[in-house]
Amino acid sequence: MTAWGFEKHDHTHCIADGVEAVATACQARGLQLTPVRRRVQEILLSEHRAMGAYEILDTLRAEGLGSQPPVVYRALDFLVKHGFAHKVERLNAFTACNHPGESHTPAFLICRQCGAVVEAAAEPAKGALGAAADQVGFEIEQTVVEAEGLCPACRNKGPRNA
Amino acid sequence: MTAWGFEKHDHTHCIADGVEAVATACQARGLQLTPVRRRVQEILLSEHRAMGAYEILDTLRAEGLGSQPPVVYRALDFLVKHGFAHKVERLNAFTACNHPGESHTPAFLICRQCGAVVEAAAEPAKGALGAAADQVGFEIEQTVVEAEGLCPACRNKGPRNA
DNA sequence: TTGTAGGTGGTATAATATAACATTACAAGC
DNA sequence: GCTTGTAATGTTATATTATACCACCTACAA
Repeated sequence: MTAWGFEKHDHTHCIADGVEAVATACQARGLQLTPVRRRVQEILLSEHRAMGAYEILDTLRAEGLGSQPPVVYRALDFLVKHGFAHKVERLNAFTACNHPGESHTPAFLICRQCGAVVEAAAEPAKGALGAAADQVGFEIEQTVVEAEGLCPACRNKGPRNA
Repeated sequence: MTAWGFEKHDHTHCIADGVEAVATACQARGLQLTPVRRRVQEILLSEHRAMGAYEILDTLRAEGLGSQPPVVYRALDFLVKHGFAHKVERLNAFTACNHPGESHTPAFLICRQCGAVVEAAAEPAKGALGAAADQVGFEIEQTVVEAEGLCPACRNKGPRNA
């Protein structure tokens, strides 16, 4: 797959198309895309980076959609559970999924300079990790694959603290 | 590499040899293995699972080695920075390194049932993830690779909530 | 002897996350 | 219509993880 996200693109589509895709998937699967859930997904889609739960909560609060932590955590749980968003463990933060609905094993490229997060694909269970797991009889159910480094733009700006 | 850790083994060696290896590496590199640092490493080595910082702190506290969070976080920072321990992002917890001192990219197999954590090796930067990164010009500096699932023992006990 | 660097010990607080319980909305079945 | 079950919401309180910051101490070199 291509991790296209570092390039410039018409970002207005990202939000609209993203929410649209989630709405469609919800309808198909009989899931309720409630106002809070929809808004959280929009917020996540609005930037190609990972956002903390409390950062999202601030926005919801400003809009009167809920003011307490459980509100945002519940919405995030829903989105993550159904594959519409992912948690970036390294950052304890969340990001919208690139191809919502499709089952996949996400992997992330995280720029430590600008904070951009791009979803790539990796099938670690099929690579060296899967081999090691097989060898000892470990059954992999979920994987976390995250790479931290410098995105193309930040590399070009010169190594500030590389 | 072999992820041998799920099997039974003579565990007394794990602690002694582990601390020994760290002490040697510190001497070779001119690092100070102070009492707190040594004790934290021992505590991590004492179990093949990941331990939370506050869990470690409880032990230190009981032994009069320090009672405040910064004490344990400083020791963990030191150990992680120099490759003697790793942070398991998925669990926000820490575990001793299998081959301290050697530079390597750790990967973990985490049993969701019994909490066992075993370090394996993976070179994700060389696999699909590395390819995706190259493609977009992303420079990988560090990776997090963690798999969650069931260890052999827990698989045999029957799928309690699989 | 005076910096300076690294270590320690501590307070306070920030940031992330969940437990627990009351309330509301709505559809299914009587 | 009424009741019942389920899912979502609202809210309080608290748990868990992590860091900022300041004071002090020791070794060691300028």
